[in-house]
Amino acid sequence: MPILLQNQVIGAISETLEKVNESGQLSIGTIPSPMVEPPKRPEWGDFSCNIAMTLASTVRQSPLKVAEVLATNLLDHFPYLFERIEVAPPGFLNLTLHPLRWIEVLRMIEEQGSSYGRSQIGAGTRVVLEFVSANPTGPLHVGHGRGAALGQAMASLLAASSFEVSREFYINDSGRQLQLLGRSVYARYLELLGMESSFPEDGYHGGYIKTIAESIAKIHGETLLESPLDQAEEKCAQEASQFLLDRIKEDLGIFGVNFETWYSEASLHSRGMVERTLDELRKRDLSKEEDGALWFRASEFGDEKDRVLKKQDGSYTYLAADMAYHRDKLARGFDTLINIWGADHHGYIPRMAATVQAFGYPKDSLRVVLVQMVSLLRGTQKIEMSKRSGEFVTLREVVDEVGADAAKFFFLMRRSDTQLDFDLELAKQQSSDNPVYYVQYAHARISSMFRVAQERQVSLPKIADVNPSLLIHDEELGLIKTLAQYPFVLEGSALALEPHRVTFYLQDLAAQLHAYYNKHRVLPPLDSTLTIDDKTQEGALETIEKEVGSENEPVNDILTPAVTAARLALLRQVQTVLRNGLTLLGITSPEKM
RNA sequence: GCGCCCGUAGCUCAGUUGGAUAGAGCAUCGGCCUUCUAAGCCGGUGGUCGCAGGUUCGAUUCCUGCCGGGCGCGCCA
Repeated sequence: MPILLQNQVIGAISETLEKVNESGQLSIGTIPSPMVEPPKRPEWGDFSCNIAMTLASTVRQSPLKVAEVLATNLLDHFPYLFERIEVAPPGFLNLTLHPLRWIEVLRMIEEQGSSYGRSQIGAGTRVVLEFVSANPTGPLHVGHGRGAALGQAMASLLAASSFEVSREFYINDSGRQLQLLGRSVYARYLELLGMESSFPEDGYHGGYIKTIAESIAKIHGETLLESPLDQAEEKCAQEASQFLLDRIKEDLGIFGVNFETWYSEASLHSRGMVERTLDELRKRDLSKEEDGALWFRASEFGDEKDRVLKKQDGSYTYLAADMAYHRDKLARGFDTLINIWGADHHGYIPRMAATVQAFGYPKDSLRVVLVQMVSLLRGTQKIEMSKRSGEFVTLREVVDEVGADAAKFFFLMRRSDTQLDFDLELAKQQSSDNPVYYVQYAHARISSMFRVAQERQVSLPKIADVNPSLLIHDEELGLIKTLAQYPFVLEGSALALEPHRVTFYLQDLAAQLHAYYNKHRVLPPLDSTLTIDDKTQEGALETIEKEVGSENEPVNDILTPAVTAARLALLRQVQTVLRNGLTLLGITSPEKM
């Protein structure tokens, strides 16, 4: 099992700490685990480490002195790893690897392919990820789309980090909203039959209600009129919500978002789980009767007040069902519950945090990710949406217009807790202004080069057949270092539940690829008398190192077949990482654009 | 009033959980296609990281208080 270069460096530092501790050069006591990161500036080396500064006070020596000791020991013990180590004030350790070591990164990517970037950090932790959970009272709108894209990406991210993830959609198929849906549909149904009807004040006004009423009229004719009002409305509610749920599933399917479990709120009631939940609370003395209602003592777990579970009229609150639902998630053996919610639900978090604690689980077994609103723009023109009037842009419409790839990328471009401006025109645009095309183009561009290579009978080499000393340009080492960071980006992204980091990473990698493409040729030009040179590799190297040429012109590299081979091999790994990242986000990697 | 989130270039936003001289994209100005996809590249302009304290070797990052913006504070879901 190969070890990531960065972890080799950390290992080397750890070992060195132990050695200098044993030898008495520094009396450290318990050895801390060092951190290493790629520094901002290239002159600070490949990795920088701040361990000397954090250690300074415990070993009672100046940070610079500590750094010096570590630097000399590291160089002594790991000469094959480090080319040089510099100590920079106030105590940074700036480590530079032997340039030839970087080929290991490429070898690892080639070996691991689509699993490059996976980590064990989740250690099999069982996670249930609940997202979208839209009421089946209308079609999905763009806001749901953001939640859907986010949840799907997060699920992939967690799965790639060895979490055991189950995606779940909670269906609010009982209660007042559903009743309202039934009444709205029934009212439209009556209208269709030319009868007097009173449309509910706060009912659903969207045009889809009429469509549903029409299909109900088609199936049932006038038979609903024979039933009592509440039964007829109930019937409408059932059929409408089933229809809408099917539509939601269809929309999500088209968008490439899937769930292991569709969890019905109504089933909680029918299975008596709400009642059992209240029993348990009673047993734990976490509920109370007051003012003719039953309350959950949420304030005992940090919520600002107690919450009603069962109303005066004997019906359950939404919270009661939700507590039963979360209790069931825990009972099913999940270690961590992750909920993706609209930001307007943030006031609900303390209640749910209290819930998991009430059932004896640690507070942090619940993690809530809040998603802020999406504003749709057409250029600079904002598209007004109003749920009240039923005029909102559906996810389906957006996907139809800009495509699933662009929609997902845009949804994942920002941190979820900041408001998102989604410009439909930009998402459709085929230029470098449009980040999704920019990244996909990098992938397609590499494919294109491979196609040309094949046409010219240039074969794609294995990393093992590549001379690492031919990949020594800044752009090449820069690309490799960026590739080396990918596993750490995934890891951080998974732990923080922030898929947008992957989006930014991909844009960065694509930018480096495009720059490299413009600066360095990979395949020899067709007119091969111009620059192909049959010098030895050493000779070629010297020429490359002395390269001249203005910044914006391609450098006249000496393109020996070996150089072409090395570059093709590098590009192959760049393409793998681009594809891995895009796949993780649920976005396709086109071979041709 | 209380609680949560946010405040970084003209605009939209990153900033690797406390690191060194704070970065992208857009916009704007100027360059680069007879050779691997110009859906691309190179360069210029642009900053009191909302303000004031505190914590320490070190703060855009953590703490406190203000200022400004968004949202939430139902026996609604």
